[in-house]
Amino acid sequence: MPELPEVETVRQGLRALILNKTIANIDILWPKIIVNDQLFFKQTLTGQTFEEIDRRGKYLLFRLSNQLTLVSHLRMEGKYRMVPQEQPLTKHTHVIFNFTDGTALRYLDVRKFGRMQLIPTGAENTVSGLKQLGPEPTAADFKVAAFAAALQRHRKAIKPVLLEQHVVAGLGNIYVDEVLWQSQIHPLQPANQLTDTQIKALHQAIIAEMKRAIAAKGTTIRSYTDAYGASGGFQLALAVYGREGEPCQRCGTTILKTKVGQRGTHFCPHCQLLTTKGVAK
DNA sequence: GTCTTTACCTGTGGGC
DNA sequence: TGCCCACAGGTAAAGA
Repeated sequence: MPELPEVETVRQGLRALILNKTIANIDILWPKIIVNDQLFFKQTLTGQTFEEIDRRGKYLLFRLSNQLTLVSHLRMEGKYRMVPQEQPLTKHTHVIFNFTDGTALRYLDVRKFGRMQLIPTGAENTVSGLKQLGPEPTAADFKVAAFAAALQRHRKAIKPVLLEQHVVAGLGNIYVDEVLWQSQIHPLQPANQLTDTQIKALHQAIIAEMKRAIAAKGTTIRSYTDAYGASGGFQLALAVYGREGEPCQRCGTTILKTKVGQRGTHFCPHCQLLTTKGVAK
């Protein structure tokens, strides 16, 4: 399940593999992956060269010659694999970029949730999802005052607010559980009822956690691997995700698993209390 | 406008 | 062994 650190790891791996390669032709085996008209997608990309790969939140932005950008979202289980063109196709291969040098970039996705869309470079704001994306979760882009103001606009629980990507980009289910545990905030705490102290702690935790996870090359829970097929190393650093029934590392209380907004949610019922402006209920 | 629910998909694993 | 079903979760779209 790629979240921002996993997507960043994929970006770095792919940069080393496909920059300056030119597309000879494209095979589309599952058309729904492609948002554009299939024929347009193939014809427009043929002959183009990958010049750079950027990332915004969990979106990969492949910059091509001719002022084109291929926006790719891996959603749940999307992966890219670099292979020789003659290598037999494996199951779940949906899009193939064949290069002029005999290699190929293949997009694999067991659940077919991933999407690709070709746009003119600079028109990123025409992609729904990209245009509403909050700041990157870095000290440079993500400011505590703006964060506090954004939280004030939501009455619903903090967890789904963080998952929406509008307040801050890049967090998924795993890291939201982690940063809420770190900042000792209950996942059901209404976003507009966090204290200044809680907001500051959460803000710090988000920036620090994303930095640590990127340094560890992401988390491998079920199926995530980078462009070389390697696993990330961060799963060992998770304090609550997937640890229901185990003692909390801070207080020893048994970690619980519940559902919040249809999502599996892990938290410590002792450290993370529902509060009214900081006062435990 | 906000918030909730459902659809998209398939593999895995638990229960019987 | 085999069948059924809940579950995994990012995002868009539909519904309340």
